[in-house]
Amino acid sequence: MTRYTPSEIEARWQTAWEQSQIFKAVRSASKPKYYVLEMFPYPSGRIHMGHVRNYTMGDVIARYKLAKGFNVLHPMGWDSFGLAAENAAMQKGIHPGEWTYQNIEDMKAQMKPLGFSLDWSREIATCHPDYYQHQQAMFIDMIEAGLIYRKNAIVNWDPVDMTVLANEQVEQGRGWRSGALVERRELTQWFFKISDYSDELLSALDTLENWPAKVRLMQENWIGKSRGLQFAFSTVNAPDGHDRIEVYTTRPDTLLGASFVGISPDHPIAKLLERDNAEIAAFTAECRKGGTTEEAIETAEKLGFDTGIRVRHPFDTSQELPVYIANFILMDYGTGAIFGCPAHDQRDFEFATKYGLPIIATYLPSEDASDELTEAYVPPKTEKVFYNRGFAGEQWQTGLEGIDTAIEFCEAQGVGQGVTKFRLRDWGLSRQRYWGCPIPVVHCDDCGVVPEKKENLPVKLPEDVTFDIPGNPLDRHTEWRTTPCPSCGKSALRETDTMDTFVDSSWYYARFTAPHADTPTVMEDAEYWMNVDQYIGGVEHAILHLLYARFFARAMHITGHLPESAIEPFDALFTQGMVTHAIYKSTKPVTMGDTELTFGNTDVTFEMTNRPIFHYPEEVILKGDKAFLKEGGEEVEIIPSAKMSKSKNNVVDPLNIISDFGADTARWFVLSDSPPERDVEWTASGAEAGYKHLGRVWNISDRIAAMDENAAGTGDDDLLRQMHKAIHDVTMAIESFGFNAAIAKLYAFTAILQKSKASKAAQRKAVMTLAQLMSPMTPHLAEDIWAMQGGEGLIATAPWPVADEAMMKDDTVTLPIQVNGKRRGEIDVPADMPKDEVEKLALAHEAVIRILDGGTPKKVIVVPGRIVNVVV
RNA sequence: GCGGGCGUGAUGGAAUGGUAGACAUACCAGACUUAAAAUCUGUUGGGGUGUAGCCCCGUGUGGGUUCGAGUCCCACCGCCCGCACCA
Repeated sequence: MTRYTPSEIEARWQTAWEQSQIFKAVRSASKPKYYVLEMFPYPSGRIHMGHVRNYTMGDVIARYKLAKGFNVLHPMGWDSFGLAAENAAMQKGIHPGEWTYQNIEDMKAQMKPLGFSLDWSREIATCHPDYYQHQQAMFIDMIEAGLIYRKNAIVNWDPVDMTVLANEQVEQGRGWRSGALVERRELTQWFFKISDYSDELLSALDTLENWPAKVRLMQENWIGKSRGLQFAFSTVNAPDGHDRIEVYTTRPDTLLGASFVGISPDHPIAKLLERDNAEIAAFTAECRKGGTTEEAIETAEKLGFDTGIRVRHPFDTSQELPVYIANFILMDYGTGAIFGCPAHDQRDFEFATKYGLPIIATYLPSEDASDELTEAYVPPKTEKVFYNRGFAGEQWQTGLEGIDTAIEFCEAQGVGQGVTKFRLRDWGLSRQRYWGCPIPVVHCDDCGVVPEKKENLPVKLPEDVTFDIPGNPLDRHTEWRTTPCPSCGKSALRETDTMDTFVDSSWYYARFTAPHADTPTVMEDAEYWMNVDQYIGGVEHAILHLLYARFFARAMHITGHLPESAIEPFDALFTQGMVTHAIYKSTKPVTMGDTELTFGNTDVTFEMTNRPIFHYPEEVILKGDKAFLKEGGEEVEIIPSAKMSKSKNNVVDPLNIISDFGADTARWFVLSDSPPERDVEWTASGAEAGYKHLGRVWNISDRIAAMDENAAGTGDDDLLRQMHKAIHDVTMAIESFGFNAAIAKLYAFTAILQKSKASKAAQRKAVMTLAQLMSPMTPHLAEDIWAMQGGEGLIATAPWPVADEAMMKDDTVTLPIQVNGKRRGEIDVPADMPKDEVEKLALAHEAVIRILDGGTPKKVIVVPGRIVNVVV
């Protein structure tokens, strides 16, 4: 007797697909195109279940669209520049390039057995000069188009290693290697003028109907359009040249509640003062400690320093407000200075309480409410409030009205003007690192900053570098750095900063349309293949990557590399959840040897009485809802649904799953248990269940194939009705990304088919349809069943089955009957029975009669085909 | 701190505002077997009761809208993600 053997089946069909070249995308006028793209991976060296889930979802769409008759483009590549390669270089003494290319080989070998319908002839790697030379060419175009400029910006500086740190390399305000307290430093860096497109990127969000609402909302908030008042306080005793302090506020209606002015530690006045005042210098130095992330700044303790400078209130020049340097004010947003209104901002409230500043309410919830506040009063802007210190508009008005009338009033009085500002900052792309795309410019003593000539591209990374000293090896590579100035020909120095890896991933989708062209894109190909019809990736990219890609597509259009129709490159977006796994944890008392554990060089020592031990899933045996060690039998704690992480030993390797159960099972399971947008917990029992089910389907097909050709049976109509329902339900589910629901339907239909006593002809039709419906998820098994039943050609290219509405209809329906919304019974009625007859039948139901108890119902609601509700 | 999301049996989850718990796991019971595995079948939200029946409660908590709310609105609690140099 034969049985389901995935290893044999999967190898066979992968070879068949490869030989037939059915996944190779070729431009064709005769078919509509469909471009499906999953966010390309960083080549870390191993694929993980998250990749499997991401690419399986994309593959389901790609294979489904192929069966629907589309000309499908489904490419794959590598986001292969980045920090991890340099870390590997430092730890293992291996060149980042060698490490990266080896990882690409390894990961490709791990992906192949999963049977994705990818066009590998279009493979790209962003770290290859074939890719990044075009990025350099576009960079030069964008400089010329005025989309790129240089300015000073702040970075994390490790004073011991003398190097710039990424945010990720800062742990609790210290450098991860040196353990030194991180400082902020200013460097001249390159920027994309993304902020010029704030309004455009914001308003175009409305056109992205097939993006998740939450992603659009997050981008909207990130861009952060606000209308406010910009005005100046005149200073009383400020240093020369600073007789005004410009501030921006989104709440000009609270101007009479101002009790102080706050300036950023990086504000020009603060910088001026710190030169001559040691106390202020010490304070601003303190403010500059710690990481540069917004989170670090916002959660740090609020600190202020009274500069002694006073400003006059614009409406009452006799009133003077103190000017504080405050650590929570960002130089990047607004003017780097604010007025503090403690009554209506919790942060200002805490600041005022700490430094003994007045708290002056300007509006209150009611006319008789006390203006002695114990916390900031911050109602929604749409709520009507009583302005006890209003100066424009009505006494009772909403915050929004208050703001508008305040701006109008101030403009009329000549106190500032209404302005629209955005939270979005320009995109700093300079990285002081080796493993990235070199910025193709040259610094010449005579000509200044000069873009490299296009004919000199690519500016290739030098290979002979070492990572034994912290910092960027390009800085130390004199031979590479020294180059003739493209303008005057004199000896000059190359830029040693490389580009943010977000640049690489901001246009790869466009490169896939012409991956081997000697220009960044080819207009004909871009016009045919763009846009990406379905983009799939993690929600963690909801803001930065997607916003940058949207900007870059516009920049590429301006510089002639994309058609205007492609400025929103992703027509539909789907954000999928993570794959998680339980953690098995036990604790061991700490022994003499390890009472002092040192983390990095941070000089932090821990005294612990118990140490957590994380066990691999293979070391654990599950009994019911408890887990025990295989060796020793000790019970261990189960922590459910944690992100897979090496340090927690809860990573499941897809390769093991493939060798145990086959790729189809891995693909089936990652889709089956949770909705795609939510996290899915990997469980061994779930994977096994999938494997058993696939075996069951194979056995059913085997049994049907062995039936006598003319075997008659009973229930053909019923089986075919269920088949058409399954086609309908599964198709709808795939269209709406309800893969888990699709799989539930497939389970149900399989159970029906298994029990069916229908004729061979009907059963054969049913199992072939089942295989087609399963083919996007489990393509190898589907091909095998198709072949077993004598199907023509490959199932991958067979037309998708169509549900016949007429054959799906049931003759009778069961309607639940509710009384006052509670279910009290049900009736079977013909599907097309008119409402009034259904109502009569419902009122004649014994449960209804009993509850009515002779009375008459107030109302009867009949929802045809759904429900009857009797209101009494 | 700010922004976004999620919360349903023992577990993962299903449910165009219309029978809450589809489908799967786990557990339990049964068939087959010397036995185990595999396979197949069936039960399983909680409580009450006059136990083939009927009733009450039940979707994080508290309110609201509706003939009808897991679904919509408000407040709260908990968890997860992002915060511009990780990708």
